[in-house]
Parts: sequence; structure tokens; C-alpha cells
Amino acid sequence: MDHLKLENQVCFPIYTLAKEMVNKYRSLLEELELTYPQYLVMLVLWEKDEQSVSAIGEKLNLDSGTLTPLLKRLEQKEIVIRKRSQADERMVVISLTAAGHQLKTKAQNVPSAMVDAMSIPVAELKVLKNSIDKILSNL
Amino acid sequence: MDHLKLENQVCFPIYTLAKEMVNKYRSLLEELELTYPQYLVMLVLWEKDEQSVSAIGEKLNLDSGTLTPLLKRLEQKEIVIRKRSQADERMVVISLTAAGHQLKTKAQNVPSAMVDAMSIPVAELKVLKNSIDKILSNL
DNA sequence: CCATTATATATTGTGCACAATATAATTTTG
DNA sequence: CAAAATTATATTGTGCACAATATATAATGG
Repeated sequence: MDHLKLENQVCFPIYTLAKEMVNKYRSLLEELELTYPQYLVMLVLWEKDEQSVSAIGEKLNLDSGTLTPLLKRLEQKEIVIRKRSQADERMVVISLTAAGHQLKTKAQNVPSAMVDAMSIPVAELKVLKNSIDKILSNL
Repeated sequence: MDHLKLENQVCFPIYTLAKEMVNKYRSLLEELELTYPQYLVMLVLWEKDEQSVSAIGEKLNLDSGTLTPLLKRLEQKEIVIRKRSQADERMVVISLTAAGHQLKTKAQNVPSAMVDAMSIPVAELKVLKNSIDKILSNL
């Protein structure tokens, strides 16, 4: 077997799936005017308001080079506020505005819409998630 | 269950895995001086030399906005040549240089190194690939 | 206490990824 | 055949993603 053939690649389907997911989210999140990475940041903040850039980055595996400009865009949309911590001036604390909180209501149906679009049995989805978590812990 | 909790997200692990894979490839492909998307284009060309931009794009699900600059970078590395088709002046045919062909030898061990890094049984990998393909056909 | 080290965020630069649009060549149609 | 529609690639603009570096603040050790 030729391991350099595209059809024998294991990672290419994963790479493709991730892109297609983000594309699907583009239409689902259009109404919220959020990109997928921005939506992820909002998920983190909806769970717990007022978190530092690095705390958000640890949860999403994103560094300041990605988050700083992204958070500035969320600030321009007026759904978050960026504020230097008084206790530690190195840290920037991100908090939700009223509009940012309200956006959660509009997002309620997004997860189910996504699962519907993938149209795969929940049981199979669990197996998939298990395999992915296993690979992630190895990589 | 709160469907907007990060830990309940199905797509976040897929998005994370795709990124981690690309990161792993970054070190594996360092010697070849290729990025992962560039490596994918080379896989396509190693299978069949002399393909149009759109033919490559169909196989990799990438459009000209992504491929045109990427292919120009491969041309600068002198591993491919870009040439307008004489039969149809709209098309640009991409072909491998001698150096481009030779690079395949250096790439031989990349797939196995990647599978090793993921360290997951081949059988489980097959199940994973099946689920992914199913979701992809739905999305 | 002050020099050193560590930490947190920001900045710069490169390379995708994709929408929208532009341009040029080819095909189709009236 | 000429106008209209289609096709192929290129360009522009926005937004990640990450490496490398810079800057400012805080913690620490002699």
C-alpha cells in the first residue's frame, strides 16, 4: 500500500471535517455575527464571566497572538469589555456586556442545529469523541 | 444538560484535533520545508503529475484564493512549475520539477511517523475514519 | 532592596481559508 | 457569427493560527 496516496491518509479527512464544520458554523452563526473561534470564546465566557486572556487561551488552546486581536473585535461589537486587572496589571480581564449576555439566548439552538446537520447517531458520536480524545492525549 | 457548555461540544474536539495534527505535521515536515497544506498538494501531484489548479482544488476542497498563492510559494521553492495550458488558456497546469519528484523520497516516512505519534490501534482508526466520512457526506 | 527571573499580554510576520469580485478565455445560443 | 453565459484563475479583504519577539509588571533571591 502506498502510504503517500491521498486516499490512504488518516489526517486528511480530519482536516477536511474540521473545515466543513467551520463552514457549517458560518451559516449557523451568521445571525449572531460571530465566527466559530469567536463563538468558542463566548461559550467560555457564558460559562464563567470575567476571565483573563490566558485563562480563555488555556481552555481553547489559543495564544495571545490569536486571542488579542479576536477579543478586540468582540470588544468592537460591544459584547465584551477588556480591562487591565487592578490586582495584577499584567493581566487583562475579559467580561461580558449586557449585549454579550443576551447573545446566549440567541445561541441556544446552535448546538442542536449542528448535531442535526451532522446527522449521525448519538452513540456513534460518543465513540468518535472517545477516539478523538485518545488521539489528542497522545499528540 | 447545558448544550452550550464547552465540554459538551462535539465539534470542539474535532477542531482541536485538526489543529494539533497540523502542529505535529509542522515538526514532521520541517525537514521538507513544507507546510501541511503544501504537503497535501505535493501528495496530489506525486500521484499524478501535471494537473490544473481546479483539479487539485477539487481533490483537496480548496479554491483558487487559497491555491494560487500557495502554488506560487511552491514555485518559488522550485519544486513545481506553473504554466498556462496551450489547449485552454484559462487553465494553469502545475507540474513537478526534478526537485519536486525527489522530495517524495524524503516524505516516505512521514505517514508512519504521524500514525506512530497518534498511537491508536489501526482498527480504531478505521472506525474513526468511517464516522468522519459519514459526517462529511452529510455536511 | 535591587537585580534577576518569570509571567501576561501585545506585536510582527507568514501562511492558510474563504467570501466576493475581477479578468480573461471558452462555450453556448439566438 | 456575435452576444450572453459559463469556466478558470487571480485578486482583495477579513479573520484565524502560530512562531518569534517585545514590553511591562510581578515575584524572587542574594
